[in-house]
Amino acid sequence: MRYSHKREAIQEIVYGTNSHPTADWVFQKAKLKIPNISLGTVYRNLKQLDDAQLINTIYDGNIARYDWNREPHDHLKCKICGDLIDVQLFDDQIRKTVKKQYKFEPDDVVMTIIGTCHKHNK
Amino acid sequence: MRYSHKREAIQEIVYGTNSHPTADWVFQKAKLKIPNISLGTVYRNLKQLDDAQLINTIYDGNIARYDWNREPHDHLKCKICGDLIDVQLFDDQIRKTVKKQYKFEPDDVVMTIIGTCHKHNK
DNA sequence: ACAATAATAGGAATTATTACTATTTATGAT
DNA sequence: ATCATAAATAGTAATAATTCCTATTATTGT
Repeated sequence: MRYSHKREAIQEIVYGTNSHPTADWVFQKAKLKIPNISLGTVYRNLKQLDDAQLINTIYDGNIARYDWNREPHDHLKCKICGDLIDVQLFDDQIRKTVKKQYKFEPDDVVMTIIGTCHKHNK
Repeated sequence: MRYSHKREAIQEIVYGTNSHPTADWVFQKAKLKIPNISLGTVYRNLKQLDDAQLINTIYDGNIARYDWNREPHDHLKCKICGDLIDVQLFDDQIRKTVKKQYKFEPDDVVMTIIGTCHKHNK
């Protein structure tokens, strides 16, 4: 993968937020620095960064979001404010179980818990 | 929700498979019985059936699939053959943990383990 | 400095899904 | 059974997210 100014900028944008941004959000941010960047470039580079394991892609319903956090982790999704919160749950235990009980060789555990976050407690 | 011949057929199709079908797959099956059914009708009825808790909607990457199995359960997704396999994992334990540790009120645990299923063992 | 080729802009194409509207159909009251 | 009403539908247009295409531009090894 050859160096590119734009890919570097895109990576910096993803690394600079905890908000699990969408491709379009990254595009809007990127345009502030590089006005003539195109959405296709953002998509292509996000894909390349994911392939190179420099970022992670997560699916939130039917929209892709991008995450600098490459440690295995899970997400809490608040149905009220839409926030995605990083958490660490039982992934190891789950991997062991599916391997033993279902003879399934796990690569990746993708878990999202949908509910109401602490901000909305009465 | 008023009775409809087409909704009944759509429900039967979803109830008649373990393959977690997409809207388009359901549409193709439905056309065999009801040649003039339209894709919009399939989408609308799948949504209504989901709202009425008669089926479940699950997201596989960025495509919606439909499932007659309304018991809380998780999925193993084989990266080789694409199969989605129903499993029962630690949802209760997970719910308790996020409630305690993160003050998060869980509605739903959505978990998919990506990997290689037993069919592809050497 | 130059050649090879990866990366890009800009727009067209694709895919999944939802929205719109005139027509049809189910259902409850007469 | 007939009728009125409102839900359901077909067919198509619209939208949203993403990928593809092509002529041009930029990076990198020589």
